[in-house]
Amino acid sequence: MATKRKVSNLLALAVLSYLSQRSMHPYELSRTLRDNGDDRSIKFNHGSLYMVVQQLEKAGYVTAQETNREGQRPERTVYALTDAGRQELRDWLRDLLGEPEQEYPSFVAALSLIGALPPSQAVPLLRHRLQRLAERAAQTRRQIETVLAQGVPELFLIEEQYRLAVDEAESTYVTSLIDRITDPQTGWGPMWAQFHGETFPPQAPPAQAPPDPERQQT
Amino acid sequence: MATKRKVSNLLALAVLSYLSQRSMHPYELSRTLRDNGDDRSIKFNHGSLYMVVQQLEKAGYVTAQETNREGQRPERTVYALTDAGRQELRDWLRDLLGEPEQEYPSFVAALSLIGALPPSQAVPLLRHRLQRLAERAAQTRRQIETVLAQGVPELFLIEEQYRLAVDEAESTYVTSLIDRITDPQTGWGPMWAQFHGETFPPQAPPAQAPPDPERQQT
DNA sequence: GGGGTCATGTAATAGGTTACATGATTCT
DNA sequence: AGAATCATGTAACCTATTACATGACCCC
Repeated sequence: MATKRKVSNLLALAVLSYLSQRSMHPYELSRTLRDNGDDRSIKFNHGSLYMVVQQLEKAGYVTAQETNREGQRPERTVYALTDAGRQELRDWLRDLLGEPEQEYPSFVAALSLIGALPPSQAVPLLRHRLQRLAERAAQTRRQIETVLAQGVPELFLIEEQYRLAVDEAESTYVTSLIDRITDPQTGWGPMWAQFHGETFPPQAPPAQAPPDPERQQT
Repeated sequence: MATKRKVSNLLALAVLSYLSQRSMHPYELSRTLRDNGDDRSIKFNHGSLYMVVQQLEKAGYVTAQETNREGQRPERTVYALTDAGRQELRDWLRDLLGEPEQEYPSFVAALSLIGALPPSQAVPLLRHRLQRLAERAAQTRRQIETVLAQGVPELFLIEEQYRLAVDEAESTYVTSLIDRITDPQTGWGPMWAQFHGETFPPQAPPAQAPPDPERQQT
């Protein structure tokens, strides 16, 4: 159902949205998206943008309006939204807002396979993640502050706030997970470690620094 | 940094993980992944699996061990994990657990562009999403219960619990968002509606049923 | 014993990312 | 005036998804 759209890349949604305000040429779109920080919410890369615009044109959602050339630069084709495009924009947005999608964040995959590491490694990694999450949250908060200070209405920052909320929930969860692994009475550590031929908590404290790709298991 | 791996599809991580327990042929992998419900955590599809196995072989992480044929069925090639593969599995997992990735869920994109809809449409959609989230959560809880009842250790369900926690945070956030839009004193509704040439709350109550792709804005 | 569905894999297509190319502008 | 960076786009390459193919097994 969700893949039935003629153009599925979310970048296209942003393009439709900007074109609904005024016609632009691809480079201008590119520039505007970056300047507005949309690249924090939508995966963006230069090459894909041109592709997406082509796809939109083929699908009849946008149409080349004029090609003008300025000096000796390459021609810039200005695209305008069509009625079908306006319709698609609304319909797509409604769909995304109203219906939660099944998504596949990499942390979920990692959690589902965490058993492949011994708990002596998993726990420090989770602690490290907590730190990183905290750093990221702090940065997002500063980001929000500065943008608000520039007078942008809060309505345009809700996606950042949402991210904050989700990251916070993740932190809470990871904290509780660490507890359930390490609790001296009921923790999963020992059973889990045994499966790897280890003990938990480990006798010799394991290395603390987390991502050390070279370290070998003994 | 994150795209530096020779094989980046997360399905490959699951393959490495299963092969670390015993050698299998692709179809067996496919079957095992489905049976263990890994397809809820990792995007899975038949075709991709074969591709991923090829990629892993090319990268030297797995190696064809034997090809046996049973009756007149096509040959099945059994793959085994190599040392490099075992190393990659550990390294990759460590990375995923320890470092939060920047990801792009579609709801974030939708939130960032929500202004393109008038609040009279956005609010019912958000309410509808809340319902769906609740349904999904209920189903996940049942799922967890039945699997636990089959004696599977809780450790193998943490990714479901994580999903629950995140969904719950999303629900909370969406609820608060609705409030901030509709609050009679300080809500963003009126300002936002005005931008669309409407009023908020709307005079004639807008249709309630959310995803109705055919309805036109008046 | 013929019609579905399972088992197993390959090939064609579409989608997305990276790399490349080239004139213009700006800086020193 | 040469170096660096911006502006703008195309092409080549990977990855992923869909569609196709075919023998085996199971049902009535």
